[in-house]
Amino acid sequence: MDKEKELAHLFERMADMLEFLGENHYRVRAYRRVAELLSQLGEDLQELLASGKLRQMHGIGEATLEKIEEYLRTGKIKAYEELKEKVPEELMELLEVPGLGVKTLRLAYDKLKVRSKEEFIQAVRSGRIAFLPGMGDKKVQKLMRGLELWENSKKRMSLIQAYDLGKALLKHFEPLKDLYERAELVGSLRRRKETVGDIDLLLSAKRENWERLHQHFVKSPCEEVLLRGETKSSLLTQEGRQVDLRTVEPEQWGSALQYFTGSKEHNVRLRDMARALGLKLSEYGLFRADTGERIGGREEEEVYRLLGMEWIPPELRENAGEIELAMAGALPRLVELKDIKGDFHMHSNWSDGANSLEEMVQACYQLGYQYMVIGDHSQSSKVANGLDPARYREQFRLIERLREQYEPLGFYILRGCEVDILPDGSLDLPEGFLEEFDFVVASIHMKLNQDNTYRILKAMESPYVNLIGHPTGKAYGSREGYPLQMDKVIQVAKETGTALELNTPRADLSPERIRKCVEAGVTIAVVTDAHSVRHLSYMELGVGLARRGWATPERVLNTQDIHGIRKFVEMKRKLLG
DNA sequence: GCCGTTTTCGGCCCGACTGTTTTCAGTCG
Repeated sequence: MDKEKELAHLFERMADMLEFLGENHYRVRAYRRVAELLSQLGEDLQELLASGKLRQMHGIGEATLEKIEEYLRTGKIKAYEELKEKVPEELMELLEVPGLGVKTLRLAYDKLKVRSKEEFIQAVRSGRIAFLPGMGDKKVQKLMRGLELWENSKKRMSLIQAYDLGKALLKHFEPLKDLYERAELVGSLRRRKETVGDIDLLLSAKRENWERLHQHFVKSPCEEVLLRGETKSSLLTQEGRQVDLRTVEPEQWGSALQYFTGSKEHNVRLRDMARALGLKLSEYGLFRADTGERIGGREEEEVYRLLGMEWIPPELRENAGEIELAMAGALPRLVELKDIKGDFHMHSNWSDGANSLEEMVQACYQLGYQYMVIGDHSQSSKVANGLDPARYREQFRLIERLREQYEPLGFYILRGCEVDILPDGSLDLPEGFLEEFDFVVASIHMKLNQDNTYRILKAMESPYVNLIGHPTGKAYGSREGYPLQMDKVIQVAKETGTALELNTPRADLSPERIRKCVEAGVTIAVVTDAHSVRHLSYMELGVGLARRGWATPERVLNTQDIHGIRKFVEMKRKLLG
């Protein structure tokens, strides 16, 4: 873990412990805010500190600065060490349990002398917890259930899982479309966060229809209905995922959409600003603080406008500088799905894909793309049925035939491959052969537990490698990623004219790293790494991930047309060939 | 603990739902 994330974790933990001790909750909130800021720092902490920029940040004061300096100097924070004397730290982990908060935890600590996670779990399972004041049968049941959920689903959904679940939910409401005006998946899914906790669906409808909508919702197949109210219902799917439905009046649509999209930090900041303007912002609208008069809220754009700023794309709403820019009218124009003209990384059943090359081509054409790169695995990927030069040549012949059919339609099929970067950094196919491809993706698939910077740098020195596949080795849910000196990778990518891949299913490049690439002027390619026709449609999510990294169309390779792509390839060959 | 086009002190976002509390506390987002 890098030191920024480590520190963020420490501040979060200190906030938990302070809250446990009954500290002023604004002080607690200040700590949480610092944790949030640190966790989404795009730059090196040491540099930010040295330049004085850290102190400038909204939410970083003297006391925090001292703690950060202390940590960077000594690797420890005295205040944290002292807190650990007073609070059993491991109890704080239990705050992740749904339905369990700091008050209950404190009660168990005081009255039941619970001092560890195990002891708390034991107290719940044995029923001893029921001796706490205000703890009835239902609350005990709820805690048991919460513990169970916490234990077997500590992990959040990947963005793709959330997207599929969300789409299914929207479909579930289609038969009732006369009962509501607008529907939108909100929360972190709308913000295209790499992982999603639960799915939130917002519907705007006349109040008289709410009852039927909620009824329809809680009647859908599920494990359990968690709550059922007039405006909000929640259920747990059979896979153990929480899904929420919110209904609002049509005139509240904009403010509700804004509110439920979050992030929390973005919203807190927005409400703060509203208050400074003598206004009050809630999910029900924007009001004058003094008279309570409602001045807006039907459209999301309107809410932002009345607060003195331009509309902010959901992917940017993290209170990471977007509010200041929106006030100045200086938000970047982010890449959009409609800018995307092709996909560079997909597999057919020639290697480990599920569909034939013909089917993949047909699907890409139907998506409205102008080009596609087929990128089957190379020979050393034995498990993936990788291709040797002879089979690639055979595939070339098939591509030739398909071209005759598609090129007259203005659709271009590029010969490509995903060539393995071997342990010594050399490539799995001879340079002379790589020259025959129109576009080459190079990726690491073995020796994933070491610093692989040197392999990537070496691969980029090849004049034929156009894109580094999943550069960080991270794969959501299965792999953390290998140690990598990203600054060096960015520098050499820029020097050699090599693009870096944003691999959608892996959520490989974090928003912070994308932002670094964008700022450094490195080209990003958004790819689906599709192993079937169905996966191709996840491009929308890849674009969302790119937007979270503030990617503009100029920085994204697939916004270029076929001529731009060919030029991109030629330039590198000229430069290094 | 942080912050200031009303403030260097006195504030700090807001509301729904559940459960057990007969008037509100805890949790969540």
